Amino acid sequence: MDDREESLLDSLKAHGYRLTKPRQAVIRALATAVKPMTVADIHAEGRRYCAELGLVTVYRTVEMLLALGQLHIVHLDAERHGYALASPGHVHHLVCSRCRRIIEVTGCTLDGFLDDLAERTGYRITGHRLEIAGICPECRAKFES
Amino acid sequence: MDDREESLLDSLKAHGYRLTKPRQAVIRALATAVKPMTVADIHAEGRRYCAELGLVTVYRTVEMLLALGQLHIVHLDAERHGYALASPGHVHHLVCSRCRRIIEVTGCTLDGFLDDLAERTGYRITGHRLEIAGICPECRAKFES
DNA sequence: AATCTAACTGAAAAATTTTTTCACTAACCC
DNA sequence: GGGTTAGTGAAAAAATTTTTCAGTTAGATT
Ligand SMILES: [Zn+2]
Ligand SMILES: [Zn+2]
Ligand SMILES: [Zn+2]
Ligand SMILES: [Zn+2]
Repeated sequence: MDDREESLLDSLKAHGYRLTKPRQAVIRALATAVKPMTVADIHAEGRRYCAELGLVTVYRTVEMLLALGQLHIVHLDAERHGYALASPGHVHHLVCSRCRRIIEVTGCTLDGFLDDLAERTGYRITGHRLEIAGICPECRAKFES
Repeated sequence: MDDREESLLDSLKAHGYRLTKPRQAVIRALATAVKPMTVADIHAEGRRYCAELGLVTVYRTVEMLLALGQLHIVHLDAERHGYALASPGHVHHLVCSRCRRIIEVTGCTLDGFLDDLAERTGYRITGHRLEIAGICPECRAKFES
């Protein structure tokens, strides 16, 4: 079990949730993923750790982790989205358009821009979502010759 | 008919699409909207302009406008999304969390950050999605006393 | 203006995705 | 170990999206 997985389990406990086997399976599926996971992905992968894992529990656990801020939605193509674990605090994600390999991005530099924007528009800015698309080094090596 | 609506119709023609009444109804619904529109929103609003407008045509027209780059997906809360017309070129959207009033944002300043990111990660950066949430001036006046 | 024809349409059906319900199970506190 | 109650999976229901298809209409051609 890696650090992230362990800290997630701690976080559940701290919020009064029970550490059930199905939940642990969902968390392990997410913790070992290298790409954004759809609900179906999580279900399929999670069954490796808990054979009876139901789809409903995947939905419920995802919702719980989102509420705890531990999971981020990552938008894939036009309509589909997946989920990726995220470190606490302000992070974004960079996803390979070819293989979906995902990495977390810290050090967002949007503050100045958003301050300006607030002044120009009169909106009070309360948050933002940034997702970055690219081609990972492995895919560049394979496909950009 | 406003400029944006007219240029959209021109764009359709230029791409060899027919200017049918149902399509015009969808486009007008989008052109007059002040918030991101879901498929159901577009359908309901579009029927004001074409009473027989079918839901299927809304789906098809939305897909078409997305492919033409004239329409952007805007993610609302966790799972839902809507559509908003977007000017050609690189723009983002700022949405009021309370009333959903949406405005287009130009002058994205992410280039330097993304260049750095490319260098740090080895990814070739190919695009990004930025959505900004806030409270519009009207809602601030009403609810922030 | 009448005619032609393929692009386009809406309704219905089918497929897919998500939520609700409910009787049963197991995690955790004692 | 035993009790309690949050949590579970299966099934049903609801909601959303896609496919199919016979009929319609926009726009080109006379
Ligand atoms: Zn890749
Ligand atoms: Zn940021
Ligand atoms: Zn507002
Ligand atoms: Zn940008």
